[in-house]
Amino acid sequence: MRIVQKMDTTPIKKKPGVRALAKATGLSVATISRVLNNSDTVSKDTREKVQRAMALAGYRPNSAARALATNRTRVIGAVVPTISGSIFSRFLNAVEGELAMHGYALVIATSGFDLSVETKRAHELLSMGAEALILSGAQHEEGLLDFLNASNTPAICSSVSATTTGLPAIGYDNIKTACIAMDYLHGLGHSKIAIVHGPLANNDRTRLRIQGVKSFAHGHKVQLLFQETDLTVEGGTRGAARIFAQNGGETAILCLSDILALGVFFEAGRCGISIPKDVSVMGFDDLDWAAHASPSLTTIRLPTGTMGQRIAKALVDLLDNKTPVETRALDASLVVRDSTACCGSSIV
Amino acid sequence: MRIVQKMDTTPIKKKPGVRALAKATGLSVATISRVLNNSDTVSKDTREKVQRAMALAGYRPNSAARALATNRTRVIGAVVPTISGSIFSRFLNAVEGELAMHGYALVIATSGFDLSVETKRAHELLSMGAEALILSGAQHEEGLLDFLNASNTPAICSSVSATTTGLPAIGYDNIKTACIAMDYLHGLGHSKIAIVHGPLANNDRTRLRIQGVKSFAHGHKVQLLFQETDLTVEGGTRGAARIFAQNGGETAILCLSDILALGVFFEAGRCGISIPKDVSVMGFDDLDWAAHASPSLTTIRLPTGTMGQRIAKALVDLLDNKTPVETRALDASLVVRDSTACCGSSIV
DNA sequence: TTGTAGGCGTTATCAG
DNA sequence: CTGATAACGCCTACAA
Repeated sequence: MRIVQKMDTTPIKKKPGVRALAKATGLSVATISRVLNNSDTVSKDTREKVQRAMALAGYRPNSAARALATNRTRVIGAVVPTISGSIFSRFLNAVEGELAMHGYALVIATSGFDLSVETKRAHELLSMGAEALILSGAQHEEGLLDFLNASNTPAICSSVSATTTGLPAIGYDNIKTACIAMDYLHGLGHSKIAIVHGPLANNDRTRLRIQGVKSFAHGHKVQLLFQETDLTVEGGTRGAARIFAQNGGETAILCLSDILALGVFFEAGRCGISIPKDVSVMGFDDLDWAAHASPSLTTIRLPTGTMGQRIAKALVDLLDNKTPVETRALDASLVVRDSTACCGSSIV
Repeated sequence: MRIVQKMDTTPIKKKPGVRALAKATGLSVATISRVLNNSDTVSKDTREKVQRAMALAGYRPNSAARALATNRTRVIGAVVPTISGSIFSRFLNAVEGELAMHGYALVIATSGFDLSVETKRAHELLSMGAEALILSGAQHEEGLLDFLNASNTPAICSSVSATTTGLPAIGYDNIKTACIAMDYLHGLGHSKIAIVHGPLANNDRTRLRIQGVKSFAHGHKVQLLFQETDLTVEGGTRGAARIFAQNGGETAILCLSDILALGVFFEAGRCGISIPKDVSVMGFDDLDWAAHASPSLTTIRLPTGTMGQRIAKALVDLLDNKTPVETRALDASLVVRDSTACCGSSIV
């Protein structure tokens, strides 16, 4: 295979700019610029003439020049831990769609759950011209926060419903949500519950959920067993394997991410453990497959898509209309399906 | 909740530019620009003095101005069908990482498997200043191809190993790969095979794989049953449900995407069908969970990450060094695991 | 409704 | 090694 792409074919005539169009139409650059920006002070005739000329010349406005002149780039940056987890990609998908709808572009950078990398990538995005930032969670490096504040750069924290940093957040209440999950399981009669979760380091969402779990357990004499593991399917299998091996009498497993629950499902299958007969399993996220798993997965539905839209819209409103961003908590809801059952129901 | 983010706090002093730095250091803008671009014709003393001044003033170069002056944006655009499928996000993750390493930014747009949307989004990316494009597959609208060609815009097709459009491709050979899968299944003794696959419309990768499947079957008297469905886990469950219901005697199911195989796994679980005892199941992609499923999934490992890196690198080389892009086929390999078994092995 | 002219922040081409 | 100055392509008062 060696089909090469040639760089310089026929020396195509230089790209036309506003001046060229002005010359071509006998009008001034100002007028060209006006039709470009849909100014209403242009006669229909003139507008059409210009548009014809633009089409004919294959004119494309130069975004850099425009950005320089207007001091606006219409670019928004997002730093996420990873893009390969379906939860973040679902979020970014929503953000991108909403931004595109308003003529903004999204540029993405990944931090790999490392806050210092997050800071670095955030600066890169800003250097690139991003006018605002979307960050994950409420926990960020002091230096970054100071910089954002000092440079007056808009930023929104996702996936959390509050921050202590002064930055606004649009997300959901991780603590409350974890309590809802625990309350449901507790209501089913489970009093020994295993918690499978991802790394606590640099992930305040996970920490908040655990905080919720603990505070609920504390008030309802529920015994807890924590299994920290990688935030992957494999991590889920490992967490489950340890739980099954220890055989500590847990009757339910609460996974703080659906992806972990998938691992638990697989491991249970391998161990001949039946869900929910032998053990109830619950997730967090409501990924696409959750409803179609076998058994279907009881989980907490996080408003990932809505959150993406809201964040994008909030930023657009801020940038376009100076509408201040308000911190908002979106609703997360319990979705009861077949992977959970009453404790001891198999005794029947 | 109503913490608002204020837009105008203390009227921060105007951002310094090269001229301000020139004034501050008593040097000329040219010199400032030189240290900015690591020109080697600057004395160590001067360089350090400038760098001190930059740090002190909190100077940040304006990317739009630079882009305007250099006629380079260092932005690359990618149009993918969707970002929420793990396969595309894994790809983009790799692209983004490699581009970032070379000082390029990635801006993403989604087409939802609609070619006319792809064209539209591609134009948007270019209007935004993207210097090159990454497209999915070899099939694209005539108009877009003409435009890319006429405007001499670099572009690379991903996920395929050849094109008929003149655009270079960096990917894998879908036909050959499908043959490898079929050959493996056939070698296991399977002669009635069901194929579960996503929509054929606007997806040449799927069509190529099917072409490979058919050509193999043709030469080895293998009976085929095709089930087209959505490219989701749910789609996989529906395809499997139909296959199980028809009970046409297929002993193996080849899923043209792992995501579909997951659906098949779930549906099999629901129907009390054992894998691989009752039916062998095979996937395509080797997603993260494939190795840890129960049973672990035999599949074709696509070089998604490598492909992303290679594409990014090729574009960087083209843009930075005018190195032509060469069409390349990356290796995809068969990964044998536990979801497949010899036909009739259960008779033992 | 349309035109003129200056400026946006950098780079790059000359001289010195 | 450093400095002046003209682009880069577009926007936007201010005029007409």
